[in-house]
Amino acid sequence: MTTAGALSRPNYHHGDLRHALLAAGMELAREGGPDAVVLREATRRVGVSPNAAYRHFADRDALLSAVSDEALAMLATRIDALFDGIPAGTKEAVARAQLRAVGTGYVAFALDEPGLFRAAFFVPTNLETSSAASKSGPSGRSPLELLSVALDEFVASGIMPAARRPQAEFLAWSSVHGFALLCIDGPLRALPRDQADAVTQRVIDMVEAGFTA
Amino acid sequence: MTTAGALSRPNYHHGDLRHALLAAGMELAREGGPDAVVLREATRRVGVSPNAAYRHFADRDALLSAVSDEALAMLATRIDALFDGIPAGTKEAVARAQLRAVGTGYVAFALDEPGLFRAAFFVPTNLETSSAASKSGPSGRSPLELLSVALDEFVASGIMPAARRPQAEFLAWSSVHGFALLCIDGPLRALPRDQADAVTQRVIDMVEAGFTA
DNA sequence: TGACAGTGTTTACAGCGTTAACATCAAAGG
DNA sequence: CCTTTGATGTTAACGCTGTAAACACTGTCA
Repeated sequence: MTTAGALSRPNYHHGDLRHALLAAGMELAREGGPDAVVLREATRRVGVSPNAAYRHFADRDALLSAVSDEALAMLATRIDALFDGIPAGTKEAVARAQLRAVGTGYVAFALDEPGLFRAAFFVPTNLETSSAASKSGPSGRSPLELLSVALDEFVASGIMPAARRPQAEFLAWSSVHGFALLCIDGPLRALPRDQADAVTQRVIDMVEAGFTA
Repeated sequence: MTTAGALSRPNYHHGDLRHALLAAGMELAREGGPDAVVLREATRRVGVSPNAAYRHFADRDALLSAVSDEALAMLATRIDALFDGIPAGTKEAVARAQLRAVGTGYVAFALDEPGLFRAAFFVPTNLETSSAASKSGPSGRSPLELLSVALDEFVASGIMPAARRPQAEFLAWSSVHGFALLCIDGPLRALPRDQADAVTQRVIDMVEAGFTA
């Protein structure tokens, strides 16, 4: 007996189930954030039995972590694109543009893909190695590294006191991260997109002024 | 037949089940954030059957919203205390201290009670009225209002250009909110408490410099 | 050809949120 | 004093979830 339980797929084996499940997980995260990436629903969308997922992911957290990693990579890619598009100029002007590019890309991704953005910052219950800071885009450099490059140049250009440099990445990151979250599920939820973009620039203005004052 | 299903409580009726469930919900949120406030577990801790909760809360979201409201009130209370402890001085000095008090209290609460802090920003699936901005402490004023008072005085004192005033509350809030989140479940998770406190002050420095530059 | 490792399926279980029907109690009205 | 009624708690049951265990199919290598 083949037991064939309504097997719509041609082969018994799927071929690339891991990627298919990850893609389904990304879709779910896009639609409803981390809470929406439900193991059974992912397998359903792929057309496979619930427990097939366990051949490729230890548990739901593992799938969600993979989704998180891919979302972080998308964020990095988006920031990379803005970063690479910066025209030549004085080192100072380029550094300022770099800081702006990182911040603008960060918030733009959060506003465009709130579900993926929230999933990106999912923290697995067991593991302690948050990869949020280490995922890199096509350039091979993470957003945090790009930010660091810009801030180092702030100091080299003499527009930022060296005393302010330590951990400045995290100060800038905080501002932009917090703003993104207030926009996507905080009190600024209702803010129309064009206004949110405008206020994003003011957040970056504040950070820049705070560093260079 | 009394059907008494292991009723350890003296009376059939509980007396103040709503508050008891809310307290259990707060405890759960404190221990594990919003995801940990599980309806059945709350009733279990109170010593009541699962469905008793539905006499007092429409559904799990309603309980979680109540927890969120109470957590926000705790946050407001904490900020109030710092705000009220500010010594007299020039209006400018007081305003600067007020800004600092709001930011410091905000992050301190997040670090002391990460679970409650995350639960405070739970957003119900249905409702759109986020109360995050409107919960007030004993003073009757919300943290957002306290922040606004300080920023208005920044302008009145002439240390902040009036052009920068609109929506400055949200810029400041973003920085502090983002920093708190990076600390409690972001890449700054490992930062020891004393260092986190120190960096908090630098976040506020940055905001202040960004406004008054 | 046959063993085997990889992958997918079925079955099963406990825990969750939630609905519906039932039980108990306190207070109000005759 | 008895009855009725509304508020509050309980039990039973359903479908959903994540997950473990046992089983089935299939390509590969001896």
